Amino acid sequence: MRLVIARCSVDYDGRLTAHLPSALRLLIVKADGSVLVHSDGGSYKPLNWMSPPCRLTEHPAAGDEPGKWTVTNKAGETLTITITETVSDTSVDLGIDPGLVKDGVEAHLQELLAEQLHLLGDGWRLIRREYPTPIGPVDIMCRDDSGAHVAIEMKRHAGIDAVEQLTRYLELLNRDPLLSPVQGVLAAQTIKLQARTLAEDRGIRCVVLDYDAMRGIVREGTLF
Amino acid sequence: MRLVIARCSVDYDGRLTAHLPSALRLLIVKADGSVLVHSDGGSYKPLNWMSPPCRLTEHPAAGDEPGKWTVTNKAGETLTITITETVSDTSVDLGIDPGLVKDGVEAHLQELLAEQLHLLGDGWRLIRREYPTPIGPVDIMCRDDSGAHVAIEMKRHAGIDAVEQLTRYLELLNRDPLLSPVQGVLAAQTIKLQARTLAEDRGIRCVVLDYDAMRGIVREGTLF
DNA sequence: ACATTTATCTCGCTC
DNA sequence: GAGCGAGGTAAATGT
Repeated sequence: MRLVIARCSVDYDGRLTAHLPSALRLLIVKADGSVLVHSDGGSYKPLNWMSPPCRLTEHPAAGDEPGKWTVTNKAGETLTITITETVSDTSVDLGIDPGLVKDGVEAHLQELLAEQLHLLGDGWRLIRREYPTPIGPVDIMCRDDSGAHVAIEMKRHAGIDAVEQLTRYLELLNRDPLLSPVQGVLAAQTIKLQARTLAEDRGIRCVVLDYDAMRGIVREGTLF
Repeated sequence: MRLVIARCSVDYDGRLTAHLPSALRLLIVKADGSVLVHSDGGSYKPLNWMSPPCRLTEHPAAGDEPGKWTVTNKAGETLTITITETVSDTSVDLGIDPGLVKDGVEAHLQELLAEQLHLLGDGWRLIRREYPTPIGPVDIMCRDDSGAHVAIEMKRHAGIDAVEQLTRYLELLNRDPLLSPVQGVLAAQTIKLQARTLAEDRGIRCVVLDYDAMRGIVREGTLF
């Protein structure tokens, strides 16, 4: 890894064109050739960058000409860094990183709701999770207290797409005289207002789920 | 900005929990207090990080105890960095960055088309950009030469979902007797064949935009 | 290999 | 501040 503190301007020309006026910045060149241009703020995202695989060509300063780096990738995108002043330029070998270990993934939510259908109504019974249809599985298929079928679409964050998806399932399921009528429920931790509006316009019930509470109920249930 | 090369392990506890085994890494502390942990590969995304606003507390090594950084934000998320060996530790003042200038994104395209509605037809008049509806804003709402309403959906690259999106708007807008009839126009730099087919099947006009030409016209307009 | 879904998304904008 | 859409989305997962 090479770290350069330099006054530079940056131009990217690829999927869009972007320009950075001259300023003091941190340039990171990683072992795979990728280049990151960071300022002293913002967030983890660089001001500009080139992802690997790519190639860095360095044109040293010569006379009045400032130094220039050009980074290109296979798609022909280019990042051009014009360096007018170099404050520092150091390299270090970090070796290969063992990598990140993540915990706490959430396909879990569906499992929890299947166990806690009473959150939707007393007397609701599970038919099955991942109920198969020709256009894909319905997340949860169940019956309400009157025995009528209900298809549940689950999302962590429900947008318009979730409503469209559930609508397609309902349209198909309701063609089957053995199932019809099938009601729809959209269940998610958050539901965008537009999605809610569209869903309710189509007679689909919206339910906001409290993941922590649902997890808590399970904890108590398994503890005693 | 502070740059530290150190052997460290990292633990994040917040929206998820994650752990990084000990290895040599680059730690970046930005002026706003945010912290980035980078390895010598991967991509522009750090292995782990804490976004601003947040607070870094440093606990120096003492005896057998390794050094430890704890970074916390308002939401109670914590990033803990345990440092067993520091290779280098330097600081530099970069000043405030002038920021990125982007070109060629949808917003720019929308702006250009709003100024050049004549590209769609003589006598067309703008009502407003980002015309609000309960299910989201219509990119451009205007009237054609006969005074009839036209809703324009803009994309850089239009696919099926752009057609679906516009269809939803049109369905809703045409319920309003003050607006109806509302025609639809899908305008994009490129339109996928399936999108074009679906759009035309639904009576939606497709228009391919020449970004460079539109930009050029504006340049000429402002030059003379 | 490609398509789909997720993200500690980030970023910018509007209300 | 909340909400929403776009992104050079990037990254992970399923097919």
